[in-house]
Amino acid sequence: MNKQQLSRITSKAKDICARSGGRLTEKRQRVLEILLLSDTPLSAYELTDAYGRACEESMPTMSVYRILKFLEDEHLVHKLNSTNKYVACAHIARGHAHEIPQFLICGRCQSAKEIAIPTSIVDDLGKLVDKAGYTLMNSQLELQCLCDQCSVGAS
Amino acid sequence: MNKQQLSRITSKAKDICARSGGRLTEKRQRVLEILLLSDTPLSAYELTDAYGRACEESMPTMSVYRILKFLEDEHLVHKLNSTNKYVACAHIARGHAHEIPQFLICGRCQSAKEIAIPTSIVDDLGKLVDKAGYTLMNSQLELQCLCDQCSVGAS
DNA sequence: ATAAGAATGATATGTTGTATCATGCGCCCC
DNA sequence: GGGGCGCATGATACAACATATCATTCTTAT
Repeated sequence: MNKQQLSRITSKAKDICARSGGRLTEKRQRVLEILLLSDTPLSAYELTDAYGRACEESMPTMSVYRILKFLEDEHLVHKLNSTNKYVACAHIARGHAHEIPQFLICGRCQSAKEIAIPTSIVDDLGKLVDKAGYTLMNSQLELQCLCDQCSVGAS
Repeated sequence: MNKQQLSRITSKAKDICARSGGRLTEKRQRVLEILLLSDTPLSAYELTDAYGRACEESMPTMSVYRILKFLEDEHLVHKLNSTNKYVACAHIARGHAHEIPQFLICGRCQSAKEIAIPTSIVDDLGKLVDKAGYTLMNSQLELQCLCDQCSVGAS
């Protein structure tokens, strides 16, 4: 991601926050940028370290958690429950549809890709869930995968 | 679950362990029984407490984790990543097919139901994942739901 | 300017999980 | 049946993830 793309996204993120009455402060923006630039999801503590390295000043972990919560509430960041790590939303720049996020997580290089699941599959799942006597709520899927690069490398 | 059902399951579980060279010791069996009898998934620490109450003797949490690991390796217990809790496998008694477990988790009463996902849906997901440049590995789905009882009660 | 409210800092503590070394216990072989 | 091997468990320490709470600083509206 180049600088222009980054600033386009953060600008859009500012809009999103403003619309909901929040503010994308400098610290919040920096945390978001670190996640945007990271190849892999980061834990709150890894983010704390990364912030310290990137910004020449440290941030208490407590603040990182608070900022992550804010960013999650704004749908700018998602938490991966299967790994306790955080990723920037892949859809901030374009539309940012607030769909339920779905992730492919490479079990080898830890990269995570946010994808869209077709309505048809979600519907099928919903029907299945109904039959079992449950009602499907918003469900974030985290699918354990291998990315193509790791598939090749693992030969 | 009545006593007969329970003993049928634990007997089957003993077989499963024996076949893989493991042993379902008394403590392991008791942990499994607590999970089998629990209405909801339990954390390792809740399990420690439950063990203390049920057995008039305490078990170090470390042992609970070790026992859970053993039971997971034998596919007698599953871990829910979205809640960090553990459930007994629903398929011990019958066949115990080692399918990838899939769960419906009620966001209100925390009950969890283990279900089978039709091959067709899994295949559809697999194709989708392929298109995204990943290869689907064994993936345990944990779908956030409301159970029928809670749907009614929540009116 | 100042008061109100939002954001951040500092500190403590709770929850989940792993590492490691010591002890106990069953089982096999003789 | 004793001796020793290996698996199971206990005890202790600590690492990683997360929240609670009160204090301080910054923004913003009047």
